[in-house]
Amino acid sequence: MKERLERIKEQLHTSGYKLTPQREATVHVLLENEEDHLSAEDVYLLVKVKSPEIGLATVYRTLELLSELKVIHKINFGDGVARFEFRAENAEHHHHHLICIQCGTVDEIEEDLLEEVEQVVEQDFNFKIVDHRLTFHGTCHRCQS
Amino acid sequence: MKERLERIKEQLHTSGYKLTPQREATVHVLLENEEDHLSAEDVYLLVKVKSPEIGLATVYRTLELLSELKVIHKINFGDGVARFEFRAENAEHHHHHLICIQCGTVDEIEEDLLEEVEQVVEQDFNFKIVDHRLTFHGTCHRCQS
DNA sequence: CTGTGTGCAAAGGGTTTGCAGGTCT
DNA sequence: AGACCTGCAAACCCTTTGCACACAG
Repeated sequence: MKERLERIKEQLHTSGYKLTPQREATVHVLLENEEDHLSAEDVYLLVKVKSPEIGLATVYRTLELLSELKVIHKINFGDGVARFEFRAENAEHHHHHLICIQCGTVDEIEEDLLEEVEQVVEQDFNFKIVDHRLTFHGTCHRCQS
Repeated sequence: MKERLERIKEQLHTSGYKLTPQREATVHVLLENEEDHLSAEDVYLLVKVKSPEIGLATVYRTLELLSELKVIHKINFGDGVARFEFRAENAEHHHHHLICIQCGTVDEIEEDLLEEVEQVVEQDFNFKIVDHRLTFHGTCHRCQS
């Protein structure tokens, strides 16, 4: 946890930005809720608990900044709000999501699973793949009863 | 083309709706630009060419209606606007998209490609899949030079 | 006459931006 | 002083909604 914060601080400094108290509080919330796919508003409300003076705009600006630095990833599940998650440090692509249509929970699949499919696409369509998004919609193991 | 319009007219009637001139004009535009993934605004502007009196709200309402009837599919590529495409008549899932990061063109892949992957997910995660979304981001064959 | 459908304008929700301070060097 | 950063409010964009009117059954 601490090391990751330090790492992010360095990334900011390298690009000429500071780790202000507001930014630190925002990163802290993201780290504490890493598996939750928070929206900007979610992050804002959570940051406010410990830093009530923070403004929504600052949270948006911080999230945008972290996205630019590729620290986090902005994802969109089609419900009208952007959500954010940490980027895997080394992963070429990010992981996949399982969205439960009953309870709304978003689980993750770490495996890639798509290597064969990507080969087919690159060959058959002459399309140079940079990234992919794969989402499954269905019923999660918790809601099957 | 004509038959498809008739078909849609019947689907509307079955559900208690009428094929008004505005709805017909909207469907017409969708049919004429089937491979273009139009946004609501795009549809509106195109409909306006032949039916200048139409209102944007009507287009939105028509698109929502057609989505409910499962005639079209609302898709979201993460750029902040909803886009629409016809549903494959028999396909269990819809197809996949190749989005070019240079020219922005969206091509389609008709094949499923994911049957094996789905089996893995259903078994390993005990997740009952209803639908999936797969998008590749990269460089299309036209932009590779 | 009742219900559905329409156009317009207003409201709505999420996100971005302009601006006047504020902070750190 | 200068550059960066912040909070607030206003602006923005896409989409939805309220309302009065139009039209068909």
